[in-house]
Amino acid sequence: MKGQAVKDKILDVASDLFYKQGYNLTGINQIIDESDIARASLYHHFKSKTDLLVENLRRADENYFLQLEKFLASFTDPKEKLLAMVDFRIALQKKLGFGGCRFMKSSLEISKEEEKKVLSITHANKEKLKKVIRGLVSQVNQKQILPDDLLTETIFLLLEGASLYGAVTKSSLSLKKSKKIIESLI
Amino acid sequence: MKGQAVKDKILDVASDLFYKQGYNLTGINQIIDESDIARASLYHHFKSKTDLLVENLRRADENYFLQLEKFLASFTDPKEKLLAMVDFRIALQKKLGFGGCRFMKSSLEISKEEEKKVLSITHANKEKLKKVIRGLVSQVNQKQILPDDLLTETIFLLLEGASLYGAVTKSSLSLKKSKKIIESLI
DNA sequence: GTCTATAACCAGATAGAC
DNA sequence: GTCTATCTGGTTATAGAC
Repeated sequence: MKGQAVKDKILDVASDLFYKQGYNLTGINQIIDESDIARASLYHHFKSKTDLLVENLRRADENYFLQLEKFLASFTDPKEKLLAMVDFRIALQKKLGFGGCRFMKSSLEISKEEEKKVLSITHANKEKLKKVIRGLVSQVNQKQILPDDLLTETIFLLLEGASLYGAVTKSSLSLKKSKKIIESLI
Repeated sequence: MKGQAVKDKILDVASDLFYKQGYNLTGINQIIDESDIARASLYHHFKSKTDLLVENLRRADENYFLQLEKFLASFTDPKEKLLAMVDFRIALQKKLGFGGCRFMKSSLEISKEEEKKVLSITHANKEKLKKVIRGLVSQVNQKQILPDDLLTETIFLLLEGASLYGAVTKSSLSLKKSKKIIESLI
């Protein structure tokens, strides 16, 4: 293995371990062992462990919206798309083993010294998500129980709250309830 | 210093550091230094670092509902009490410096080996919180936009989502929006 | 019950050979 | 650009004196 293949392998392994064990509980040594690469190769491609996390989150951010777009493409009705956003999250939750959102997870455990970059990636990721929600809400908010911006915030916070609480209960119950709630509000 | 005073001092210092720096980034050494106690004193009162975290969360859980009860006592109208629950969370957020909910924070960074006890304390804490919400909702849900159980879940998830997202944005904006949302739904 | 000294181990990062 | 060996300082926990 060499060049980009090594870099990709390191990122894949790190991504997996950071999510399953947490960033702080994952050592460089374990990443090296499970990647089957040499110590110095890691430090050739990444200047530090923090750098590795930042790169990982950047990739995850890109990937998140590619996957979401693909998932929503099969629906045409904006109402259905909005509800499908919850299903997307339920599917993700199952796929990831109920660990919660990786951006929030990293943001909550990162040290003050490293937090700036991590929080800014998380912030950008969530604001992009809100923008997607807002776009759909503007096409669908017929009942006018809430104005568009508050309905957007509601849906966003339900998704975030339910995903994270699902990491405590190890279930999709809150996300399933969120779907019903959203159905009643739009 | 001796006996219970030592134990209390250790718990106070640990509680503060676990919240500000995170559990995994806080070393036993730092707790000892800042508590001005001896190494072996800590291991006399607590059998391990995990044990210290569990004790800390147990105390925080008790304290949380004592504080909440005190805060809500100045209101009589159940509608006002419900909205005051958001204000309580906003006040807490400011007091704690926008670090997010300590139970969720600990639950998301804990190792698989230690997670059982931590998740069960968090789970119990949140279900008790839901119970408080549910009690008020049953007295106040006039509009019937949502049935009681879904309105309860909505308020709960708004509080959780907004508190944690506030740790990313370092602001109370989402909690303030949540208050408006809840006002529109009850 | 508090103290100091130390065991046993693992972290992140770098130097220099090839 | 990948390799191995090593540096330095950190970790949690325990032993035994007082």
